[in-house]
Amino acid sequence: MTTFSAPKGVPDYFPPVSATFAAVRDILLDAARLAGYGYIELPVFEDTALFARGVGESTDVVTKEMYTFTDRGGRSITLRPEGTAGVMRAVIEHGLDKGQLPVKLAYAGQFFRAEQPQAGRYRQFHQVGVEAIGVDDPALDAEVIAIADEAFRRMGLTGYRLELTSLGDASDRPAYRELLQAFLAKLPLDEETRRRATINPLRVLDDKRPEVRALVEDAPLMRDHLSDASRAHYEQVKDYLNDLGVKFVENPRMVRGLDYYTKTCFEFVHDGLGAQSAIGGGGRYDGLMEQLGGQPLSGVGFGLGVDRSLLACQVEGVQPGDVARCDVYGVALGEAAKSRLVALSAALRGAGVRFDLAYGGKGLKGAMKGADRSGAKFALVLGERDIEAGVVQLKELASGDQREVPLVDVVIAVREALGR
RNA sequence: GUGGGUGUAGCUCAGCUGGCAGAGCACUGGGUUGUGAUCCCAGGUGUCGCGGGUUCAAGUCCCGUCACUCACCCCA
Repeated sequence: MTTFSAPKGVPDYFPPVSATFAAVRDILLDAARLAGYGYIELPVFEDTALFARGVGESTDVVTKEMYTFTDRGGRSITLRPEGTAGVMRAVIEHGLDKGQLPVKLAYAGQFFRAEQPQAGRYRQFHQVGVEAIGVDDPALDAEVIAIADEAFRRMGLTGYRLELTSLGDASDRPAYRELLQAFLAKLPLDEETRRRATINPLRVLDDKRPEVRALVEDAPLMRDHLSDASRAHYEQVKDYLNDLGVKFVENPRMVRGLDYYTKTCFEFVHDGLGAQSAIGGGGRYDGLMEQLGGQPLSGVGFGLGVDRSLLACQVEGVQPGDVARCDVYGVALGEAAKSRLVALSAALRGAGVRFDLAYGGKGLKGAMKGADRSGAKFALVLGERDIEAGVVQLKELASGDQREVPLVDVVIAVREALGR
């Protein structure tokens, strides 16, 4: 008999960890909902050209990390490597940008990149993101960042920092790029690095090797070559962040792998995760919509890495969400009692109580053990004696305290005990 | 694509210079035929990743191979 394992680089999440996974995802969706973002559900695959044009033909993501295939109709299809391009496509296709602006949307789901897997880097990964489209207001940049910050805080994380910079816009970036390339051309760089300098010179600024870092220490920085408009935008974003009480550090050497980013650019970095330390990131993308055939509207957004945020929670020992499988666990002694508990399960669940019971004719000891392992706060123990007396034993598992409750009042008693 | 590390029970791992395949956790039953989490007793776990070689003898040494993993790169 042959057995199967999951494809390389693809994580499975199952109880109890999956409860934390879902909580991490839902916390951000909830934070976005509180800020007026509507949920959008998008396809997992799109026309390959959408990503090639949106993300950028020269990016690593497009040149060597996409899952691309030809479908039966001869179309080139790609599993989405990121979220923003698909959102823009949907906005343009359905004319969502023809009404009130900004259009505020949130999404969640799987993304795919054919990379070599390592800690925190998977071939299928999960992201939750938000996009605010159509208004070039620095207060929106700050809002998007604040939503992410709020989400990380509500997860219980403390060991992260927000790094911030501005990449300039279409008017000031080309001139800076030339300036930087001219600077890099004079340095004694190896061939590989030289090639990177021509494709994306910013990346050389972010090189990890100390000798390269020393070489580029005096390199010109975008921060010092922003146009007046870009500079004003950046300063206002920082002011709004201060108003929102969001702490940040400036990192003028930050690099993003997607071509569409302009002006504000940010990354949430966690130091406990090894090499893949970004738990979320994003920025403004003022030319993207027009690039994809829509109106020339600006946008700002970010994506939160659910897998990495989950790792960060594990590193910090925090556990958002509830890993308990149920609130109340039923233990029946004998067939008559089991029938009563099965009937009761419908009533309890109907009242919103998470209820499970011991199946499979376990002994009392085994059934109580099941109650303990389920994470339930209370056990309901029912035997022949109780049925005759018209009662059921309600036991608080943490303390061991047990009291009798009339069978007819059990739903009310359980809800009361749970504080609902 | 390039380097390093690791593959032994469901999980985490030990196994020395080759000499009977191990522990803890988890699981099941019992101590208590109406009470879990603590304690005691009992129980079963295995193509030692796979293929070849050396040897009286290989989990252990050698060669190959596959997988996983960390890092470069890249990014969430």
